[in-house]
Amino acid sequence: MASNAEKPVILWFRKDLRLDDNQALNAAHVSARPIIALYINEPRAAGTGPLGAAQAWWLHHSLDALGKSLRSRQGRLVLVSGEALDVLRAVIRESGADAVFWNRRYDPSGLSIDVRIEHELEKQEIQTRSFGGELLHEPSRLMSGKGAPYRVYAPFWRALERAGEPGPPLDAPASLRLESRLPTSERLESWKLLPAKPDWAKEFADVWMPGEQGAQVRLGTFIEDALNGYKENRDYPAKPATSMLSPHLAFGEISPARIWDATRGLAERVPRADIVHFRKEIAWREFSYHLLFHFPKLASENWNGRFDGFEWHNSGEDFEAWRRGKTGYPIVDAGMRQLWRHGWMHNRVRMIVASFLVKDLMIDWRSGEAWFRDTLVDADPANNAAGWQWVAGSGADASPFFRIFNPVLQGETFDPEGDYVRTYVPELRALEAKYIHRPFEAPKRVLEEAGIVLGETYPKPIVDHAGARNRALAAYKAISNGG
DNA sequence: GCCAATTTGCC
DNA sequence: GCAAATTGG
Repeated sequence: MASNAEKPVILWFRKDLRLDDNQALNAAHVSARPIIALYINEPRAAGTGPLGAAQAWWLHHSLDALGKSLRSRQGRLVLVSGEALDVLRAVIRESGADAVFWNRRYDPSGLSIDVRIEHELEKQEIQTRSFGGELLHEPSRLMSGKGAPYRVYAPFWRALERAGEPGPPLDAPASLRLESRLPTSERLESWKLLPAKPDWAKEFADVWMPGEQGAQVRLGTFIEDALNGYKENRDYPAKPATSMLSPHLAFGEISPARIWDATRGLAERVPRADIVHFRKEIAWREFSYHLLFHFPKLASENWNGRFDGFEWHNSGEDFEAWRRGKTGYPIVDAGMRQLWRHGWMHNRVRMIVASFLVKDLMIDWRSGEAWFRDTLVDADPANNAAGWQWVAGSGADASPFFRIFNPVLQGETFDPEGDYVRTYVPELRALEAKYIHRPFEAPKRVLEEAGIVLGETYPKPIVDHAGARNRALAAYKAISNGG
């Protein structure tokens, strides 16, 4: 019989698919006990939040990468499907483990599962230990002077600055003591996370390398090539000027503390404003989790209840045109097609397509949020909901409803040459820059020369923006005070 | 009387 | 953030 100290500890991987800066892993390592690395394919109905199809693709490759990384350390990742508590009990029985370590998750559904597991396992005298690291700070830590959670970003950011630098990230342990007698694992392929034919994700791999190594490479190239000038360039979707770390963060392949740390000590070669601006984006993720933690309804209900009375138009036909990128507004269509093709959309364009859905088409933000959740590789329960509510005007510290993007002007401002549009809307490729964002105003001859027949090769606008804007403002007036 | 630049209302 | 109203040369 193995002595108590020899009993293995289960390291339960969730949305923290990394070895770097992994506090639970580090604690297991320091305990000197053999480690069982486990990933549980939890049923979506259990409240872990539905995993979109694009993220299923990502998860497959990320688990594959983590498995390889553990194999190179003479270990293996154990894969089991089922309710987390049932699986943990079975693995404990099979392995003789008497402790489970994990890094905390902060979405309300995941959190409630974990609280129950903690309680149940303690009852059978199994030690549970949870750790931070998915966020820079615990959501309960940054509170206003009155002890209330922040509802406005600016003071939240100031509090984050006041909190000082987060603790330094932990390096991955150089060696790991991995349990050699492992419980039965399922085969990753049997989870069928990859799309069946037709393979709509075939172009994802042109852009992405899921897994911890891909995250490190992305961080390195971003800091080397794009951090300098980030503040200015980040708004231009045709430029490779954003970090594209979001899916890696969403799966915990890299920690925010690691990213934060990597932007230190660059003052010699990168302007301070660029570093601060990038860090503020990381802080927006932090703020979204802060909000979701303290106001769980953010995920599915209007944070500002006034919007419950908003009269949405919710046309199925309009929604379909938006999803397929056939609205007749090139910048909107380019964004929606980038989303479909690469599972990601540039942040500036996300705001434009979201404004268009909610305000021009008057479709409930929840429809857009659900579509993003299914198609984005970086779909994040906090960021996605908070972002949509921000654009819709229903969120905490939201953009005012009357801030309605003009898709033509936004396109002309942020994609002046039309390069972004041409990349994703090939039927407009030959159109000159002057009309690339307003093909419906191009003279007949210009369209002919570009080989475009409006209504056939490229749609006419499904709504008139100026009219749609007035309609939206009128609908908003109806739910405003005294309206 | 024109047009570009600036200000204001939207709330 | 947009667009209408106003200003000023």
